[in-house]
Amino acid sequence: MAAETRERIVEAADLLIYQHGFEVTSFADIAATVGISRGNFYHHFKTKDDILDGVINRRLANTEQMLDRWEIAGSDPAERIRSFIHILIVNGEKIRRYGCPVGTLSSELAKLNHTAKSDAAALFTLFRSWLCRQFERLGFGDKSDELAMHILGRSQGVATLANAFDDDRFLHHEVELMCAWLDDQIAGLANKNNPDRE
Amino acid sequence: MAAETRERIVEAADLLIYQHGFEVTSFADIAATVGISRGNFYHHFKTKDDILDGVINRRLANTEQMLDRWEIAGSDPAERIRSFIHILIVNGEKIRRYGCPVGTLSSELAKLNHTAKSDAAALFTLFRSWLCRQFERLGFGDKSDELAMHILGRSQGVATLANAFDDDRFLHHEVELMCAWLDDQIAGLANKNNPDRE
DNA sequence: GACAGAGTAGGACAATTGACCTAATTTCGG
DNA sequence: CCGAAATTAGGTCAATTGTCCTACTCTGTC
Repeated sequence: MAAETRERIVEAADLLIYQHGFEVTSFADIAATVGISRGNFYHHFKTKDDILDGVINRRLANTEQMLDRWEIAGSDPAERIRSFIHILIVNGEKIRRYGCPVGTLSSELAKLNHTAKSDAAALFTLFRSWLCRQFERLGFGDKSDELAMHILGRSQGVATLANAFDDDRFLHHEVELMCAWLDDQIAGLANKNNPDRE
Repeated sequence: MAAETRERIVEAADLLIYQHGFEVTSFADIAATVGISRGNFYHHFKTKDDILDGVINRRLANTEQMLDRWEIAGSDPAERIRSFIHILIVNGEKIRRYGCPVGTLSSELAKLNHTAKSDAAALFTLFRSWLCRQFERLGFGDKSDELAMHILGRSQGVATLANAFDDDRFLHHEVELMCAWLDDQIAGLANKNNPDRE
């Protein structure tokens, strides 16, 4: 089946690009991983940029799916945000080795001046608007996007340093700080709405 | 002069590696930028890793020098930390285009499984221990390193997102938040030492 | 059972890579 | 001023890159 082979190629490319970067991942590497010839490869993807496109779309779909799952699983927006924060722990080992898939790809494409940089940024936007929506539901109104960006940035920083220092304790500590920050924000909002209490 | 040529090579390599990444920067690129032949190049640096070594050492020296300057310029440790935070604004344009020089190099070397990854991490360590020292002077004791890592991580995250979204406003806003966080930490410390006040 | 078309394999290709060599040139101490 | 050492220029080398082509094999339809 062609669609299946294509899927296997994208899957392998996704992993290799995450682990070693887009530029250094060659046609030969991907073909060898999948176990097909380079010629067959060309049948599915004309250029390397086509593969990148496929990988990014795959990641977009997977991410969307994950966010939808969270949307269903917990009814509390705060709990959903905590789910996001905890990716850092769930994927801790991979992050310590290869960094954040979204952030590192975006950085690399920026340096390569690659056309697909905006597509990679769309991955960030997916998280951003999802987080924004959760904050809005919590009642943060216009500040929601700022808060979403803040937490997104914190995650990126934690991923970068956890990778640089291969430090699991730092990662866990920062996750706790982020959750505490979230509680503070929510408490502050409740305080603002009921200034008489406390 | 040989030392001068070597210096020019390292300087050009530094810039190119920052702007386009280590892997994609070739001997030919650097040689062309400096305006020397590829053969001459080999006389100064046997391998590509040698150049990377030179670039990292150059960055280490420059960073150390900058931190020393800050050490002398302001007597207030808090003000020094604010100097660090404000690099994000001072280098804002470059960061939005190419990201943080330290973070992006560290990420790339991690993906390449490169031996020099630890050397790149040493750049982080330079900032980390300098920040830690400032917090210690402010009286944060054992918490100083945690705080240093926290602020280092925040900077990294801001750089990554400012780069991904090419967003200057976000960058400025987050710098303000970091400064506010710093003030909070200091206020909290003073409060702990004089619990009777306020 | 012949045939069309999708799928696959293996290789050719020009260009570029890091690495290396040799010869010419410059520099400078005696 | 000379000769040795340091520096530079230009070019070669095998290996690898992305791209592209042709020939073979399968599958399903008439």
